[in-house]
Amino acid sequence: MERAFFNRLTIDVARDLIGMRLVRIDGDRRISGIIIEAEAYRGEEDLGCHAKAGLTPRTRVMYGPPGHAYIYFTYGMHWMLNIVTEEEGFAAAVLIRAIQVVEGHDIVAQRRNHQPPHLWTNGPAKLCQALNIDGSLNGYDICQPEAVLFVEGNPDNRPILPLSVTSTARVGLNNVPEPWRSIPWRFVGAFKTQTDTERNVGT
DNA sequence: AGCACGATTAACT
DNA sequence: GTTAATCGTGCTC
Repeated sequence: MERAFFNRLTIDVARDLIGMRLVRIDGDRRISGIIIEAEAYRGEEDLGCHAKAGLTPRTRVMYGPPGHAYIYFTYGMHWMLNIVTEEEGFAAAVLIRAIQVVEGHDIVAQRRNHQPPHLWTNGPAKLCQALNIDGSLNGYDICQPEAVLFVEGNPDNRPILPLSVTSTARVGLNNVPEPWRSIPWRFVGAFKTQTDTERNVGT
């Protein structure tokens, strides 16, 4: 996706990412998956967003130009992938929470310790482990030519259209005050069965 | 300098 | 349903 796609209202970007493909070039291997869950985090006023602390070393990337990866470390062991949105100077990003793997099943199974496929990438830290994404990619420009991490449309340059996209409160914000705790900025896509999705996506 | 907690996960009972 | 793992970050003293 070009940078203009991310230089829009974060809520719209989060919703529109559902059905698009997240791609990781890991050495000579290509790993990808359809984005099925994402959350919007928007501005210093959003008390669920890290930018509530203002401009710090950690939040610096979120204040930068759209289309870069904001990757942070939490719980002493997990990496999380976000994509920076909106104009430079305004801190906002979309957290990628779940994908459905369509390329690189073998290496994903390996990286996810041979767990069953439905547990491979159904969480923000899980998909980072599956796609070999960590802090070394923080600030990475996912809109650059020859990027090793990027978002693309599917074969007809459109998202795999979800049967529906539902919005709910964001996950894991139990200590965040209202209205931010309940604001419906989490988007989850419902798709056809895995087999149908894979047939539609092609290889 | 010290501390509480986290946009989570996996392994328990 | 409950809890340990494990450490960077931001806040308080």
